Amino acid sequence: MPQKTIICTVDVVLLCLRGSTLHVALWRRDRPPFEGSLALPGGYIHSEEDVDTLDAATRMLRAKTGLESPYLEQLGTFSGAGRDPRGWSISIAYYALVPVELIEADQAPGLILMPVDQLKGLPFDHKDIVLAAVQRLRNKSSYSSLPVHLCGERFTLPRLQAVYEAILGEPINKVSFRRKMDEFDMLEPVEGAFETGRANRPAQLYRLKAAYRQSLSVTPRAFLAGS
Amino acid sequence: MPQKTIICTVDVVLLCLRGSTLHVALWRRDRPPFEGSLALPGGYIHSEEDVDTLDAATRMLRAKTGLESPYLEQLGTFSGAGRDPRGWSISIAYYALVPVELIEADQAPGLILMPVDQLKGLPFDHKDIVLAAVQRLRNKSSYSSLPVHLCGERFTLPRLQAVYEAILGEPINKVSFRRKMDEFDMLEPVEGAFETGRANRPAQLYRLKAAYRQSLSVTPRAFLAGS
DNA sequence: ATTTATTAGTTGCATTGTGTTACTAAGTTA
DNA sequence: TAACTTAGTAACACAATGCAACTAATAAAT
Repeated sequence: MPQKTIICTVDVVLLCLRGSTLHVALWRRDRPPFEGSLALPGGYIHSEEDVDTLDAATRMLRAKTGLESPYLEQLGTFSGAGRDPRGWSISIAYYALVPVELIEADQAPGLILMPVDQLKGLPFDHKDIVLAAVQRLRNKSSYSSLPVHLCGERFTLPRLQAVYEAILGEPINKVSFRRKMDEFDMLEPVEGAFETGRANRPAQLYRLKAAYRQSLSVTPRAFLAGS
Repeated sequence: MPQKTIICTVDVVLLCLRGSTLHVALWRRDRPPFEGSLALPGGYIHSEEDVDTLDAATRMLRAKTGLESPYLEQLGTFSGAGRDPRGWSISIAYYALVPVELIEADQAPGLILMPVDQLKGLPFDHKDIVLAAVQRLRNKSSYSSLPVHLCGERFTLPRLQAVYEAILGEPINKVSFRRKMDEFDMLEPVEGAFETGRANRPAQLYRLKAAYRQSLSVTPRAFLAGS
């Protein structure tokens, strides 16, 4: 006796920072259930073409946004009888980080950005999934270099600090922050490139070192441990 | 058009520390595929009785080990066409931590403990899953109180330190370790209880404070952050 | 031109946290 | 009672972090 059929989908929480507010990208569902509602982009696995669920998430992201290789990581699997009106279901959720410009540069016409603190009326348990993604982002941001994936290709250190502060919701000491970024050793200054157009000293532009361009982030050495 | 049927199971990586070696609990499969092989305990979701996959994992653990409330956490979902001879499949994996005595006290007659560094011939991608669980345990142990769940109800600080060292694979400074445990503030001495039977000064026995008896662990304050 | 305002980036110091060494404590064994 | 062993603590050196005050470089105002 094999199993009863279980509804099994992959959903993607696409996060970006507009100004200093975290947003999720939602799209309008074009089929039941909840046809017409705003929800997380997602869908069924295509077992003929998807190598695995990561591949399925990548495919959905590409289809809805045109993005080729954003930061993308499995978030977790959400399950139960209450989340889908059709019955017991599971969703394998991923979360992605992208610079907001890539979404606003209408490569992604169908997507709507919503502040993650004002979600209401999302179908399924999509609100829980978004909140789990935000929590994961906040947690990882407190000790790693993850937030760089919310910046574009070139950015200044003050901007990156502002990104951290927006995510963590509290101010960070400037000197400590710069020391930490230096210690991560993942950034390099763009020779002779500065941020222009402001009424003050121009800030140096940085970019990720080549080794970190893909879905990577840096974590400092552990707390415990020692000789 | 709904989806093709996908094989969907829940598997549990039950870890414990025997001496100073991490072990996984395996059981002999009683049905195809791989009938008779040692594999992770797992099985199909019972969508009529399982509230969600965590509930399914709890049920499987209870059925195979009698354990009621060990530390249990979702590890991740593993998927693809290559992992099951029957076709494209997914497994939602959980990992659990228990004191080794609870397994050896033959409450769990069918289980066999294998050192996690000597796994071979496991079916499906169960070796990958175990290694992912071990990696997660090592990582979390480097900054949290997670390893207490591998100790019994009462334990000494030298024993707990040995547990950390076994997991992390390197020695820890005694003074720093005790300071950190003190900072976690999750342990309390058992009044007047000491470890006996050794040819030296007896060590104070500790237990988890009530608030931490369940599946919890303590994480210190973040790296970045500060006014 | 010169001054003012504003933000970038650095330097030095105070404070805190961590690792090391050496001690005292409390038991067993010879 | 002396020797041995491990538990637990104290004192100090050193490293990491946070803070405040500085210099640097630009645009805007005077």
